Amino acid sequence: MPTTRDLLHARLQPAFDRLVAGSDPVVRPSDKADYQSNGVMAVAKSLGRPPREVAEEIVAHADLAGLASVDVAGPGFLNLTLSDEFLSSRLRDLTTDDRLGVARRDEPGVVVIDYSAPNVAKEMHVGHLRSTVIGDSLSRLFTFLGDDVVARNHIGDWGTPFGMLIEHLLDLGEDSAISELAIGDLNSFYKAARVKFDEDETFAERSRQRVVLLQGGESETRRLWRILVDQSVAYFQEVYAKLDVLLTPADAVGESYYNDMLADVVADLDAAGLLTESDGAKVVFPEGFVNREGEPLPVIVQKKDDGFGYAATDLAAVRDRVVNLRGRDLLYVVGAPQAQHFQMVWSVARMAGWLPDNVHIEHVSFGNVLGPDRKIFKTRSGDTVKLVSLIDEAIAAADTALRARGSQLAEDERLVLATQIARAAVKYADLSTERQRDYVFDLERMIAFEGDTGPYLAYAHARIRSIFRRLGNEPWSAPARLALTEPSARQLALGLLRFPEAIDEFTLGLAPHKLCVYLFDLAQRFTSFYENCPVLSSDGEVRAERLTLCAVTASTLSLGLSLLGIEAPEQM
RNA sequence: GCCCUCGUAGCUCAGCGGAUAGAGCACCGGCCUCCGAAGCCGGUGGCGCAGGUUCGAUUCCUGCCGGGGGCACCA
Repeated sequence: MPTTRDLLHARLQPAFDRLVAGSDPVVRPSDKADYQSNGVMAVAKSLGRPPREVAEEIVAHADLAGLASVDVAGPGFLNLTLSDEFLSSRLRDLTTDDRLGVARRDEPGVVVIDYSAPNVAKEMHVGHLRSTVIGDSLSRLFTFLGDDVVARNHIGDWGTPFGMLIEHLLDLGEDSAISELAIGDLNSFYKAARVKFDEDETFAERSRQRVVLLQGGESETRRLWRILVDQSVAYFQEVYAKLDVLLTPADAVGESYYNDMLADVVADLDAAGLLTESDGAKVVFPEGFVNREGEPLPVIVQKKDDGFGYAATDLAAVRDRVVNLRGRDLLYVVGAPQAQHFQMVWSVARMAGWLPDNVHIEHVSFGNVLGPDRKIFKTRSGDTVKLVSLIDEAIAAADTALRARGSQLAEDERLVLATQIARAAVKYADLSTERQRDYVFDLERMIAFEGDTGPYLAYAHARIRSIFRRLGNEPWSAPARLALTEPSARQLALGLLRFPEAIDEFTLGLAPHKLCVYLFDLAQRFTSFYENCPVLSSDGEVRAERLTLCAVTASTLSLGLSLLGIEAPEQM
């Protein structure tokens, strides 16, 4: 089903083409009318004719019958007002459409989304929050659109630190090491290994030898390494469960997965004549990148010690995702500091012919999470904030808020609700800001039940659902025709019809905040309607119409929030 | 030094080349014998600076200022 905006555009297009072929009607939502077309002035300019005269001519030739009325305003805007018939029939359609007007992909494709990416034997911290939450939301969105989503949790499960981690594991004894890791005490494990490595030369030497054994594939070493990885992945899974994120252990396809492909990456780059030796390292120089001295900047695929750089891994991953996974879209939900690295690696991939033009590859970068001091979010003591403690604090705050308003729920039920509210708060705060911007982590603000917050939206939904609880078993159905005479009801209906457009914007811009902005606006339209239009005390057609608006609003909020990874409880 | 990114109301944020730049929080003033006031209605208050492109610039381009980040073997 095309969006309202698309329909208007399509109906206006012939009248624009008639004057200037290929000109754009530029249809936008409007605060002057329902929609407006801004394309007239440009057409008039290129024809050298007065804009209002051109506007009148376009109006005369545009077939908007049954869809909208139009009038010319200002210097040549076309103000479009949707017809009552159209609003009514569209809204009726929505009552029986569980996609709420959002079209399924005509041609589904594979969307590979790289996100979260914690490190083995290291705590997940606030730095993983945005990647995890944004990636999860994109996963849900593309799945909903009908694409085949492949999540790639590119965990850090390889490299020199594993020498010391394995040696530390042996020192502790497997059993006690496993139990330490199982309780999620990853930081102290890593730090203890690090301290020994720095202070104990014998240990450091053992660690270096262990790295050699690991890279050589020695079976006992590999078994020990596997323990570290499995324990960590199990721990990550607890964090994902707490956050209600869809990632599974099967998605944890980390750096080590590409090990066997790295030699081929180097050999193939060499065969293609792209490889250069520079300072002992094997590198490729993509065009357009220079260092501080203005000299060409290389992508290092193999270091002078023969180890592979992470660029080699990323090149192998691009190849794997193009050739084996057949990805149409390759998305990397990774922090902004990696921007240049990706540009360089992809540039090399294109030079090597591994990245065809029909594959859409994009770095879905994002800004930092800041503390109250507007610096990178840290604890008072300067440590990074553990992701679990961040969520736990949010849950505690939500629980306090629930108790403060005299929640009648039993302790365990209240805790479930507090957890849902906490997730809604943290995720919405993260997703509702334009991705590239930094944002300040302010628990008090995000957990608030008033204002532009996750809890507010969840509440708006719960409040509507309560209407239907009060309705009990009383049967009702959408009227054949909705009058929408009350302005606030009409505004709400208009908002409901816009849902597919919000999804379009979300998808096109990989911009969850577009959906957030839409949902908050919708919730405000609803409360305004609810204030002006009593539902349960009305009757007949009016009551049926109002119930219809309530039902579709609740569905839209619920579906919209679900695409953000946020639950909408029936009751709060 | 070069490159990327951000700069909108006191604070937190929207604004897809178009009309008087919109919300939320805070503040001020109205609304609860009435479906959940976690709300509604109204008010105060703003595009970092300077050029340019355009019929029209918060939006695009250039320069400057300010914050953050990156710039060869840790990923």
